[in-house]
Amino acid sequence: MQVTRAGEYAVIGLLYLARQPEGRTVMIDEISDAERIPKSFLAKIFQSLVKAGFVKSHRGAGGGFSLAKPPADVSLLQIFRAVESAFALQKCVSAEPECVVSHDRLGSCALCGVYAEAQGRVNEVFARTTLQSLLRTSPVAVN
Amino acid sequence: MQVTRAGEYAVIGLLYLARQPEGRTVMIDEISDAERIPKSFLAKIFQSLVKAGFVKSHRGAGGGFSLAKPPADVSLLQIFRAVESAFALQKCVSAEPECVVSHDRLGSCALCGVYAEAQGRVNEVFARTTLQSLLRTSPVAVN
DNA sequence: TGAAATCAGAGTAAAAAAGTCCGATTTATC
DNA sequence: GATAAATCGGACTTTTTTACTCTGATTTCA
Repeated sequence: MQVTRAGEYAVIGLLYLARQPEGRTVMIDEISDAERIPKSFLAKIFQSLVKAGFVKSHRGAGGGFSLAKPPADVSLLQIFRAVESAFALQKCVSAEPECVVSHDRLGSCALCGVYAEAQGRVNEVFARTTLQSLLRTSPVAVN
Repeated sequence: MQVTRAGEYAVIGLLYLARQPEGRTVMIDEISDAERIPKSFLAKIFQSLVKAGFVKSHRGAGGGFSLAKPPADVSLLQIFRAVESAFALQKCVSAEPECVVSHDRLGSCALCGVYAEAQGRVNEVFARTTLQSLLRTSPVAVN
């Protein structure tokens, strides 16, 4: 039950973009160097972020990435959903619900109800946390 | 981010015990047959449950397992903690905290705070759900 | 036209989850 | 006391997921 590296890196990468001056595009290399994230892996993650509409890509020479939305409009929940393969406590509360094992032998899956409630709580926290709110509490490193 | 099979099976196994008449001990074979859980795997999980003090084991002929505590005194959170290897949204909110990647480069790890809050919500839900409360909503299968 | 960048997706490696096996130990019963 | 029935304990294997790499194609600025 862990948020994976992909989600982690996505947030870090987006925060890096959010800290740039208006209009600047940055390349994967710069972010991966600065944040010590494997370049190829980050590139792949950014592809998902482009598809999900969180960042704009600028191809060709002088290209790179930039935020596509104001930081206040991007929540952790949205990011994780775009990047994590299965962001759910259990299959029965995932995008493709399916009760494991003998869940289904119990009258009306008692466990699924509990999972759903827990999942709801997590989602609520991640939904109200935006890039903007993270920016306020995480200043640029001061090396 | 999923509750694993081990946690799932543990709950199902404990519920099975909870449904038995007072004083009856049941063998792994019976539970694994009834709930279609791999026998060896369930046996292994039950060892953890014995260590954690949730079930009593009775060795030798005529032995088996029985609940060691009233169902109302056993919460999902306790079960998961006994059986899941790492029941935490992220390492920084786990038993052995450790910030991944460049978490630590940010002033005071903004993400860790969010994870901690989300984890707290999940724990709260699982802490107040006991075997007793699950029993009420999950009648014995009626094959 | 060519260098610099992303795109797309297949492929690989490492780690965790899921499940198996077997010999040792305990204990009720004959 | 012997034996059969059960758990104990842990090493082992398999499968799945996570994490990461590679490469060739495409786009675009200069």
